[in-house]
Amino acid sequence: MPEKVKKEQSIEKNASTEEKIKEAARRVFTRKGYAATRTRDIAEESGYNVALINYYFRSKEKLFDIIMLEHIQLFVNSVLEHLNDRTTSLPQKLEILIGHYIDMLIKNPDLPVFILNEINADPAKLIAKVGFDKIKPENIYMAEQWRMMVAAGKVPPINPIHFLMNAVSMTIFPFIASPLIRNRMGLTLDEFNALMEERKKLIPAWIKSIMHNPQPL
Amino acid sequence: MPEKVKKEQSIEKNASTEEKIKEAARRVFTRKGYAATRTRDIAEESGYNVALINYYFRSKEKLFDIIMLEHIQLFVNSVLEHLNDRTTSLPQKLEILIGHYIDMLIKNPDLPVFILNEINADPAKLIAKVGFDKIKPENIYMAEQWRMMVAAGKVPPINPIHFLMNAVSMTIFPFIASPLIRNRMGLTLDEFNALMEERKKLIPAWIKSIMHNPQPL
DNA sequence: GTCTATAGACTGATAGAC
DNA sequence: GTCTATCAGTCTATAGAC
Repeated sequence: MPEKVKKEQSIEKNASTEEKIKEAARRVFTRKGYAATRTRDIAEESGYNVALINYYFRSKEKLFDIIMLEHIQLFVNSVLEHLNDRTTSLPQKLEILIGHYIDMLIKNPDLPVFILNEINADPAKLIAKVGFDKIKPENIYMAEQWRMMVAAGKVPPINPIHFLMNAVSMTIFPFIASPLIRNRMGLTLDEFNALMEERKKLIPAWIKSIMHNPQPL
Repeated sequence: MPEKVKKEQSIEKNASTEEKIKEAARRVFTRKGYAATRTRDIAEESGYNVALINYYFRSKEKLFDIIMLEHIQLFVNSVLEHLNDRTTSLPQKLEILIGHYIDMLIKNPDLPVFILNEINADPAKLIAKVGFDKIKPENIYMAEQWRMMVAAGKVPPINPIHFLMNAVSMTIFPFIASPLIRNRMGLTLDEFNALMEERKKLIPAWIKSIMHNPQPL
């Protein structure tokens, strides 16, 4: 139980309230975005009131920064270790990463819109603040593996950025467009999630198809 | 020149001011989102002042609705005719649609974030209001062509929604993640756009690969 | 049509009682 | 720690002069 005693005279009994407010804030922020969220919304959602929010977090912005940081680190951290794992092959990495991401997105479907949204509002601020700057193409073992496959002639000599974009796009975008897709295709949330489960195996297989049977351009 | 005379005693001289405010609003709304945009921002950006905005558009929300409607119709309308074109094959449709979309996205890179964002804020409202409800899978000739290819055994019997998602994902997502991609990969806007130009040919080719050489699952 | 000035409502944050 | 009450600032929208 780390970081329990934060406040001066707190004899640790607070952790619960503080956490409840944070979770309420997480829900409201991801649903409505920073600007459209009022501190009163968070208070209502948490069951407490505005004064408590400022008591624990000083300001709406500071609370948001904390949520944002945790969210994005959830997104980034677990990925880095997989990208640099020297015991897995490149196709294995794909399958592990994509499976891991889809699991996480099924649990937190609002996350991508939230992150992309706030990144778009102020790119430099968030990228630096949040750990995306740890992902440098040069330092990542997966990129090295890719270069080796190109050198061995096992993969077409197309800019590897394209394959990266494809994997990420096919994994994340359906969740971003989920409200639209579900509405147009008449899918329930469960049906949609079942399709996403299918994609855990399908996307890596598709990427293999692309890599091994490039169509003439 | 349709819809020129709107106001009562206007002897048409306004069209210019009204249009300038609308364009200023378009820029600010797409950059900051609805909630974070203040009428003062639009006034400043347009070179006029707040009173004029309400003189022409009655309220911030009404102005936003107009912009939104035009944006999304830009997104939807031109696509419908291609989807229902009976003179083009399915692969041809893919190439035309993807090329068309990438052109449009290079010109309006902020559009997808803006639309997805506001759709997410209130899905039902926008979908109905804006013409997405015209896209019904049953009525679209492209879907019929797909079914014929499945029946002829030319395409694997995977839920066609997956292929639709893939095409849309690979086309649109890179623009959504553009700030992140450019920052991480160290790409200028021109370099990024050049990659997107490449994808006009690549994405249809990749989809063909997937369709004709499905990997064992 | 375009401006300045201001009304009226809402928002984030704090003071102070318990 | 938690609440109610309230302040100061900001926002949208309008009134009224030109």
